[in-house]
Amino acid sequence: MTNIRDVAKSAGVSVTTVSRVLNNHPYVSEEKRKLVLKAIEEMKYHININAVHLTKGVTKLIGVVIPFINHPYFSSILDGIANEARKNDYKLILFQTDYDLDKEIEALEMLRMKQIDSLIICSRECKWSIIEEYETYGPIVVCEDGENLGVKSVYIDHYQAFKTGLDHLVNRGHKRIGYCIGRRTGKNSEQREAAYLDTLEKIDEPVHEDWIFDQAYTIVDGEKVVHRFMHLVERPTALLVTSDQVAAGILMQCSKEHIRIADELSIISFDNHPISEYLQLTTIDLPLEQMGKELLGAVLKPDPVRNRQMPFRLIERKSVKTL
Amino acid sequence: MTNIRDVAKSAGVSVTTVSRVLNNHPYVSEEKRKLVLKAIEEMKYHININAVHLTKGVTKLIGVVIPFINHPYFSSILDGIANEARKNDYKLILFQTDYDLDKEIEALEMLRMKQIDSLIICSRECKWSIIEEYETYGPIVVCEDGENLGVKSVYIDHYQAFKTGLDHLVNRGHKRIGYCIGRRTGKNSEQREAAYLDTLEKIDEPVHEDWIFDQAYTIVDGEKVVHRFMHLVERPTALLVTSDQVAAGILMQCSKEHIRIADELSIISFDNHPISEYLQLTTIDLPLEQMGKELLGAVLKPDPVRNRQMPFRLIERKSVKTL
DNA sequence: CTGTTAGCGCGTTCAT
DNA sequence: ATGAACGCGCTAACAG
Repeated sequence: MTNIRDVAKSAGVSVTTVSRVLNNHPYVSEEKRKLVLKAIEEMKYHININAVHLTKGVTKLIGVVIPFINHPYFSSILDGIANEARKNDYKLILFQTDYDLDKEIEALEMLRMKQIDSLIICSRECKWSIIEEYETYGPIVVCEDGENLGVKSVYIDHYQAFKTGLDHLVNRGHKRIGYCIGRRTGKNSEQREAAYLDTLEKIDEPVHEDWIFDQAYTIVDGEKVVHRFMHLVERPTALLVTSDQVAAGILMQCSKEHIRIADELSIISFDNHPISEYLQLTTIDLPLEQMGKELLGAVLKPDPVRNRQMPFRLIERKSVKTL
Repeated sequence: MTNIRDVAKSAGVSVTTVSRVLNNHPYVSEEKRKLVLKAIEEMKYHININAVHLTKGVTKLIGVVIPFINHPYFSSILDGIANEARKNDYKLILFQTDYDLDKEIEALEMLRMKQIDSLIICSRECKWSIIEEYETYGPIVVCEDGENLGVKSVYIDHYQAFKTGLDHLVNRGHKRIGYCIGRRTGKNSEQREAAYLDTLEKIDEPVHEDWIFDQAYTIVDGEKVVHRFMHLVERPTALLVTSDQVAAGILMQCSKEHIRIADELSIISFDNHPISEYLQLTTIDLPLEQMGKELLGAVLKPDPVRNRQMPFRLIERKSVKTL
């Protein structure tokens, strides 16, 4: 493999000069620059970026910890991150965790070993204290309320977002409300459950454990939800659904089962992806791509703002009936 | 930053010995090993992986060139790649191209600069000759028929897959057949178009340019397809749809417009994702995850097989009517 | 403007 | 079983 020294020799200059033209430094005479360029061309020289990484202690690589990539919620965030990364000339290295703690630690370790300059954690499994510890090795930003701990965060207040949906339903006269969610565990899920329980308490309604439908990730999962819904002795009049996709599945299955959306079952979904407009779903818009963009921004800039909350807003369409 | 030399000093051994325990080499006395481990612990030493990369000339990183990540076709492949990568202790670095040639070249350059050990190209834009040229820098495998050129490939024969769908339709008495596709350009699309044209010619049917619906990527795009379909003076009796998602969208919109699937419009989709079973779509199963797995395998093993074709199969369900 | 030289942190002969 | 010394390819003082 031909290296910078070979080029220098062949061009009759020093390695420094070669390095300078390689990095577009000033203070190189046009004459020598041409000489070097010619040598590079002739010898088919190409820089070894690992040596650069070692020398500079930086890789221009950012790690992204993400549970899945084939879920619209996360792939939207990832899209936002990826686009912004490209703009800033960073590349992404993926740590798909399936919510596995070990995979997350692995990513943290890569930060420590300087394979990546910084780390974006889209879904946290490990303790805050662990993250704080690793922060000495490079910037870390978590997509979850940092709660004014040391860790930087860019996040959506899922408690308030959920509450907004709940309140909308309550204001429309609904009292019998259930919800669909991916998993019951994890910070975001807990926040949503808290909002749910708080609201029920406020309107003095009992909790129906069987009105909480979990394992709802995809459009196909909507089918199961509707099946379970139909077998209920007591049915809710409204459902909060944490993804437009699942809501779409519910709509489709309801149509098959002749359950009239809004009339018999009101739906508020989340994300405001194109499909929700198509289906005229009342939904809560979550600025996912934007959040991805800001996650990357946060990891890059030595911004003093540690906890950045993203806005959300309810978009009224036609899936909620006023009782 | 504490390095291997510091540890060696502190443990009272040579750097070589430290390196040995780091890499689990034999020929280190248990006594010294303990000493080293203790020093590592105390000094909070951690290896700098970039130095390892430089020395070894290898990074355990594989690049993946992919146009989008939020499209089921590609995210399925990516999933397959990612799972297999994890098993083999490789990490992935993503090059999302949006079909942009420059981004693809960028990935190729990373191979040349040894930032990645090998490269998987899920969708090729650049010339075969360019890829062959870069192959000197590391293994490359393309997810497209390599046509016995120098480049390794793992792919689906989209001509035959499309033909299989077409023949099924023809055998069921259909003659007026159209199709939906993401884009008209690109190798895969050209193959499908060729299969389409060949079939029409065989059954002596004219080509209706307006029976070819492009820009169909997502479930929402199904709406536009149906709109265009409805405004047709002459309508096809069947549609081949290159993704289950788009087919799902078509089904939904047809339901709204009271167009009866199968009876008025037969559909064959591709991929066999869960939604196709849910909707009872006749579809052509494409082993996407498996292909991802084999793409990674191909890039790792010095396998002599250069062109590996993946199988596919038609799954009959209820979206095709026999005329 | 240009070159010399000392690292960056680690792996690896090759003696011992 | 162990260590000295060199090399990986490049950058960045520093000197000129």
